[in-house]
Amino acid sequence: MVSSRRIADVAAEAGVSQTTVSHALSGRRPVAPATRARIMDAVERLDYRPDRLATSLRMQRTQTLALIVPDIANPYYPASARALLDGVNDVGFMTLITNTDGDPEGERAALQEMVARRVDGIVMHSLATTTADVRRIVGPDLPVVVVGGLTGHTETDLVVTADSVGLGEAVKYLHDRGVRDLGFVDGPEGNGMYRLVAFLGAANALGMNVQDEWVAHTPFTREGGFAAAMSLLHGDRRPAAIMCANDLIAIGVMDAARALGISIPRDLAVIGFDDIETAALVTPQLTTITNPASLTGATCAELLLERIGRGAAAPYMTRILPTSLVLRESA
Amino acid sequence: MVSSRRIADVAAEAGVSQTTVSHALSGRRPVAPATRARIMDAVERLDYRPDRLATSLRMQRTQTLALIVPDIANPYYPASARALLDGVNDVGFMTLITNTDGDPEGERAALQEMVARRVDGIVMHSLATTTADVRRIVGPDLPVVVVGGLTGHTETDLVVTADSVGLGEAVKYLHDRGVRDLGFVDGPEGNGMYRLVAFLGAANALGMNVQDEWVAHTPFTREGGFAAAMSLLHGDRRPAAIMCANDLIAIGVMDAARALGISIPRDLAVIGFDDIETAALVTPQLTTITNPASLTGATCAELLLERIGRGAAAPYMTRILPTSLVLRESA
DNA sequence: CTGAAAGCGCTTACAG
DNA sequence: CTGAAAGCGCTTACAG
Repeated sequence: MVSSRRIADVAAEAGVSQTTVSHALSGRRPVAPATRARIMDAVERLDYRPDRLATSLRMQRTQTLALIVPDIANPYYPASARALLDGVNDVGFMTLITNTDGDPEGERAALQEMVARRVDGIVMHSLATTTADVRRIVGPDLPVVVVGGLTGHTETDLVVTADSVGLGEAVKYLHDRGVRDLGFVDGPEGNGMYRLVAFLGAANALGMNVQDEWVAHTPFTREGGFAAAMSLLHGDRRPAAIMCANDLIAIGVMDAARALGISIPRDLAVIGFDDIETAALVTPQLTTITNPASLTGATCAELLLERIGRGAAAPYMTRILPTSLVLRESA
Repeated sequence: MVSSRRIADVAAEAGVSQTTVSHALSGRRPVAPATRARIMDAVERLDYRPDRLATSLRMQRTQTLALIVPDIANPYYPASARALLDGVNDVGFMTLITNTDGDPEGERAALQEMVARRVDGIVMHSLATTTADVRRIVGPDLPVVVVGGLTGHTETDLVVTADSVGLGEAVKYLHDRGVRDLGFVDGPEGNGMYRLVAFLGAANALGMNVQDEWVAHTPFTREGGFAAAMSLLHGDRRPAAIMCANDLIAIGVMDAARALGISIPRDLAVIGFDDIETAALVTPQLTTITNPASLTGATCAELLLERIGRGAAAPYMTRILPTSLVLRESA
């Protein structure tokens, strides 16, 4: 095995110019059949594989995308990532994945790094950055799809899940079952606030009683949910139901209830958010709100490819994805 | 916002050559303090961000790694991926992730694409390709860490989990509990065979009765486990325990048992493999064999960085990672 | 302490 | 139907 061949080697071997080799390979210009055959032979013989790096520099397109997520190990993201990768694979894109842990600084750094690497587009699950911030960092021309993200003036394409719809359904469901005292365990302060806000909107609309001490902020983890619920459930009066900003938190809340001898759903109803695979497998099975991960990834792929096709001048697009209550056993 | 600046723009703005700008930025050559200050000013003013693509082409290093997995949405891989990304992030590597679905053709195509993109190293979770195949495809010099993978002459660095240890523990555990009739639901034919082989070795050593019709092959999914178990458990005689090549299959097997009214663990013991997060959350909680995903990713990062540092001539390294039985409720 | 120029490996106007 | 040459945006011998 010889070291990597260049297009000039192929040209020499086939007795033509590298211009012609390039055209034979790309098909952008007709090449005489006999010439083409000689070239293909040479390519074969030398095991020539074009350097995509050089192509990228020359064409100013990398055929590379960036996926920026808080944490790929969080069960929500892999399904979304897979759908995105599948959606763009057909057109020859590969995807750089990086984690931010939801940290504003991490999100900013990830964006800058991806810009420096000249990716053709970015999908960002944003917790701490507005689309305007994103646009400022990446410049005016780079295709970006933000998922979720803080509201405000929209300066990127956007995929949002209509959290308020599922949340509203859930609150109404609890209300119909006679629940009046209601708590909410949200993600970390400053992140995912919009879920808390949507929840409060629905709860207020139905006249639910949401005491301040029944609202907690915690990391998006099982341990976070456990800790939050342990303190929340220790008060002299406790809510009849707790809704959570994601399923992991909800599973932690159920852990806490179990530890305290509180029966679910009899003494306490628990509702999660996301509908990760595990939700259907825990005991009791978790009632939750679907966050269509796979659809989100597929929609990002669509939007990004459309944006790449249409250019930066076309108006920003927003896709709103449905969420809905999935009744199981925990509420 | 103006379009992307080049190093020549900075040089003009600062009144120096691009050579000096390059050196000021990289620190590879001393630059007079005053000159450096002018350059940094210009960089700031123009919002110059070096094109890593051009740097990569010139330096013949991309600071990019490839992670090739069967399916990032399979719960085993995200934890491993996260640990890998964390392990190489500090030294400025970004990672391209792609899925193969365990298909030999997909694995080959992924490798070729990554070679064409001139990644500095590859981590591959291989189901269908030997290290010799991999080496042939990528050439002699590219750092590659294969995880798992078919055995044979080793031509890449290698991370293997000692499946046989945990499998042996599990078989012994069942034997000690009086189990003699034992089945195994493996992954797809040709993949993961080594788990079946390791299982059979342990089972034979202890004189277990493993009838041919108690061994099945199925995709690494819950549905696969369900289907396999439905036919396996329908025979006139059925095993007292079923071990599985992964947790998803085991969860499917438990689904099937439930559907058939077979009580776990009383009438049938079930043991999984991997210890994914869900394993501790299902009912009954799944007894399984730990497959240290996060440690695997971290070890891949270590090996790859060491290989990149030492060059292709250093002898291949192998790391064997421990597996062990985790007793829960299903066996 | 600094610069002019070559070159990484491609693609593509321009020309014949 | 084909080729010579410029250029994508950097880094680095070589020279002073």
